[in-house]
Amino acid sequence: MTGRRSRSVTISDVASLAGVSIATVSKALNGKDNVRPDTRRRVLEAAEQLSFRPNALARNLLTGQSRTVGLLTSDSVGRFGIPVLLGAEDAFGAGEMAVVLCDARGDAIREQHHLRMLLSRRVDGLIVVGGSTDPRPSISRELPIPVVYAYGPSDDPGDVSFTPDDVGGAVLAVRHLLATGRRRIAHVTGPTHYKAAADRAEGARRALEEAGLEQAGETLFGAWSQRWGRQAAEMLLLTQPGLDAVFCGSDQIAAGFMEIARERGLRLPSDVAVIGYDNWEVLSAETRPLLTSVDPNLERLGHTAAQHLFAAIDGQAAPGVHSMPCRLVIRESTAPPAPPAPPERQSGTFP
Amino acid sequence: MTGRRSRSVTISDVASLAGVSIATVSKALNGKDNVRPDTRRRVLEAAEQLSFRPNALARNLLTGQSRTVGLLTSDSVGRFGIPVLLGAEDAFGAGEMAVVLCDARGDAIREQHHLRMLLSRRVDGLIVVGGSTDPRPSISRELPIPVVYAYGPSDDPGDVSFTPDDVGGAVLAVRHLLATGRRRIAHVTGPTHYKAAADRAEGARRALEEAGLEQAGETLFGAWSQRWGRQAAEMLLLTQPGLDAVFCGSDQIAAGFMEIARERGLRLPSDVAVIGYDNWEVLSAETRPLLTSVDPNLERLGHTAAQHLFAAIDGQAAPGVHSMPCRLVIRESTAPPAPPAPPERQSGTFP
DNA sequence: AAATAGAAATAAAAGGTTTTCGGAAACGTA
DNA sequence: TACGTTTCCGAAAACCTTTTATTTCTATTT
Repeated sequence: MTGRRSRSVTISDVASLAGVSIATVSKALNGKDNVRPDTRRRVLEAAEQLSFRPNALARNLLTGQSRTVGLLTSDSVGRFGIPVLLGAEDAFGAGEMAVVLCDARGDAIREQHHLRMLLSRRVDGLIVVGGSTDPRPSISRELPIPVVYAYGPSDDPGDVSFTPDDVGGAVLAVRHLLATGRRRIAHVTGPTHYKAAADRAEGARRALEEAGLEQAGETLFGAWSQRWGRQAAEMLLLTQPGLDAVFCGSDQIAAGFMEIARERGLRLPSDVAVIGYDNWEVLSAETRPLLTSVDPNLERLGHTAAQHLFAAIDGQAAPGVHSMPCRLVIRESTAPPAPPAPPERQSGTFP
Repeated sequence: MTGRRSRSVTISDVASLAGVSIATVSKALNGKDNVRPDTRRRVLEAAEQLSFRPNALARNLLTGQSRTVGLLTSDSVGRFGIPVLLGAEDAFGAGEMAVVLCDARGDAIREQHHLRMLLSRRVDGLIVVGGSTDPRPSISRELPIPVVYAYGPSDDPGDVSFTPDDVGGAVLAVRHLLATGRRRIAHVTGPTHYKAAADRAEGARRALEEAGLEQAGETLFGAWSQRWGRQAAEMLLLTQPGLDAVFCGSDQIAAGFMEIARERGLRLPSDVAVIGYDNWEVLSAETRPLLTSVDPNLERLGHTAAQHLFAAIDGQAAPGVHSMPCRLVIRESTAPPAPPAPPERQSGTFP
């Protein structure tokens, strides 16, 4: 037996209890038109007493708007998807919008499936969250609703995309290193084929160029992992004797680098300054010393993406790829190399 | 101007194109009743040609089911919320269910607000995801729809809750340490007031008791952080000379412990074995040595919670708090202390 | 007192689908 | 032919709300 729900209370129940017509109830509840104050009070009391909730399905059917947006994450909702999602949810939260979440697990078929479902539910708009900053195929063609892309932009410049300005973020990082007196700066980052890796390397190059300096060694492309950070550290310490700073393409790489640097007896940040990327608190707030990192402001990105989706739903589109600025969060790992460096820890107190 | 959408194609458009009534179209499309094969073909062709998608709003209004479940996370969707969410989304994904996500940010007012919204949308059920394993106030009272609680159980035993069996997980961990020959085992974990911390400590106690052993020192309660792991390590190495294993209440604590242990020159796992908790891959797969850890199977937990919600929607409730078993993921950090321990790394190759 | 303007309340339509029930056609049997 | 059976299709109701057009009521003015 399919659990037959007890018919829920409708607007006509309220109407008959209050002794008025359903039209009057509707107007009284929605604060519309002209309805006498005491009538309104009577209606409100009746609605309260029956704990009446207007059936959103009926309203939506009538108005054609579902007051719902779909959030489509192509790659599994990960480190980057979450903050964007939170920002979007936050932007909508105040109103009456609902967010339905669909995770395609990187499967194009499943994405298509979810898309049909969302369309059939007549969602008012769509946010597509990429798993990386690499451009992804557009799905906006032939779609009757507005779409904004967050984190990973669409490959169609006619779409609306919001993506972090990784070049700018890297420039911020390297300029900061230069400002604190570092001169021999290396760069370790993720796999070559990631746009994020290429962009950050490009930003580092620009900042060094504008200071008239050479990068310490070629950019080391590898993985986003701590393990690669450790490997890269061993290579750098061997091949770059005068090294005084490293800009890492992720916090994980930075954490790995610092681990090895400490083991080798280098003092951080006196001997070598380190900057990470992503400002992933679980890492940047746990390393020794605490890690200076570029924060891509993902939550804000999600927030503005959602706001623009709102605007687009009302017909105000702003096509193009919008680069959102990053900010630098300065912690201990890039303090200037004070000449009389105090001992970093009292080593030797334990046997 | 409020972007007036071009009226979308309805079932009657299909009907007139196929030259039949709308009832026939409905039946043909839903594979219902008896409709002649070639009529069905004609209808399908017409629907395809117009790329007709049935308006779910209308269907839902009629059937009273919205084919939607709400996912209410009290505390911000965090480390633990995500896998549960993925599991749930996965369980529904195959069908036509949609998941609307609501994050109350730990604010009871906002939770109430979201709840009204979900009720007004006539969701078929609700999954409440807690931010910790501590019981939370029930919201099922007076609710016309089924609710299941995931991760953090409800404080009402009449509700349906799924929560990881932390006592059992801790037993697994300590038994494994005992099986690999460890005898002096310490336990470091999170804040006292967390049920998770208390449960894991209790599990450790039981496993030691059944082996007739004493725990090495009192359980050290602190924080879930890496930093606390480091502090605890310094204390333990000072006060527990014969220590040969540590069971940590989180992977972060374990990572911190291992960091200090390495610095002090201890060989891992030969001298001291380490076990973490949560099996958080970002950590457990990056430590040196790789970290053995208790995996609370959160994705599976979310999956079964969703399945049970399905069952509850169909009237098959299974009230009570269901403890879901954890599993132990064995990696390098608990290898038995082989008597002729090979040197762990070639130290000294670098200047 | 009658006329009228304005306010307040109601009746009815609309929105798109599913489902029930009745009708029609086709076919076989007496 | 008359009748029963099967097969297929269509008319119409139902779901619940908002909105438009219309009616009823109240108060003001002539």
